Amino acid sequence: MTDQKQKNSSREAFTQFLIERGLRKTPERFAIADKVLGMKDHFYVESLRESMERDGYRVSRATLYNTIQLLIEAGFVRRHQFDGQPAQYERVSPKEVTNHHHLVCRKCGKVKEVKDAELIKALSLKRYRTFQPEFFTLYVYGTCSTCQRKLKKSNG
Amino acid sequence: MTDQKQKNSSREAFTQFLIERGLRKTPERFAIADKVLGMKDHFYVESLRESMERDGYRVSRATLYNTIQLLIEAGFVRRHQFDGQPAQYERVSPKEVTNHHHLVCRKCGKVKEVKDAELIKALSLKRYRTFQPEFFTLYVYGTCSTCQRKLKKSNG
DNA sequence: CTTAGTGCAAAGCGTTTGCATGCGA
DNA sequence: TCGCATGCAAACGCTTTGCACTAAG
Repeated sequence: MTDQKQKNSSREAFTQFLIERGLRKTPERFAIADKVLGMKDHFYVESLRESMERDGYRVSRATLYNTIQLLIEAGFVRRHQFDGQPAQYERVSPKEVTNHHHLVCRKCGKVKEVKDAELIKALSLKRYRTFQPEFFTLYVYGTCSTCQRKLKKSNG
Repeated sequence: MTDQKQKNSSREAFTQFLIERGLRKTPERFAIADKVLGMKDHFYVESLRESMERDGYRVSRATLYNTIQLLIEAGFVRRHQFDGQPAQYERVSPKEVTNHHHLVCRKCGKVKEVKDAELIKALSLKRYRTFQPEFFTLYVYGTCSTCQRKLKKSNG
């Protein structure tokens, strides 16, 4: 599926979601959804807001938070929060299994994605007695290459 | 090792940590460390503060946050943050490999620990090209049994 | 004696909320 | 028309910070 086709089908799925929930199909909601569906990387609420403003579209924070919450419930977006940083959001295809995990540097806070199909598969097959799993997130904490280099330098 | 012995050795290790860093060995730091080392469950800054106050020991929030940060850097404590909740902290034995992961209910926010030695072992053996891993956290998001029951009821 | 560490209160900052207005159904 | 959704600004709650004071080394 091309990016464009996937985006269109996501837009339709979001419309469906709004209908099922009996929510209104407002232009703000679609503008935000479109922007988010076009995001490649993780984003912050503020960066999303600025990005939309650059496109000449102003939305209030209230509506942004509200709509992101809907996108999470619809399964298009996941929320991450590392240490004291503001929340980061990540666009995902609905029903899609997690296909990567995150390396988080404890020194500088940088987050990197790594793919590991085998590991992911093993994790997604896990079942629990009474808990119904939907998806998972794996964070590996440690030191990134840049900070390792810095440490070596300062330690002699 | 008994709990008490482990606590003593942790106290010593914390003292060592302070010395290595050239930090002062204040009574507040030891009081907080002792309390944290005795914690069984996850705790919040406020619950820690209240717990200490019940013991007749008052510490300022500034010192609490400061000392918890030190305990994290020393490897005795890990920080978790779920959705909009205040940060939760978890006591860990230093150098100890993670021995459980977390099931997080998307409906009610409840967090449950599960042990899975095999999975944990596989995860802790993972290596990366340039990233130096120290520990990891695995969160499985889904619906807990209580919320499943509630959903069934309301859906007929 | 020096200065890191503490307590307190105020400030910060991401996020949520209350309320008046606007607009989808 | 009806009431959900929006925008704005104020409120919130956790966390950090500035400052004067205390005490570790």
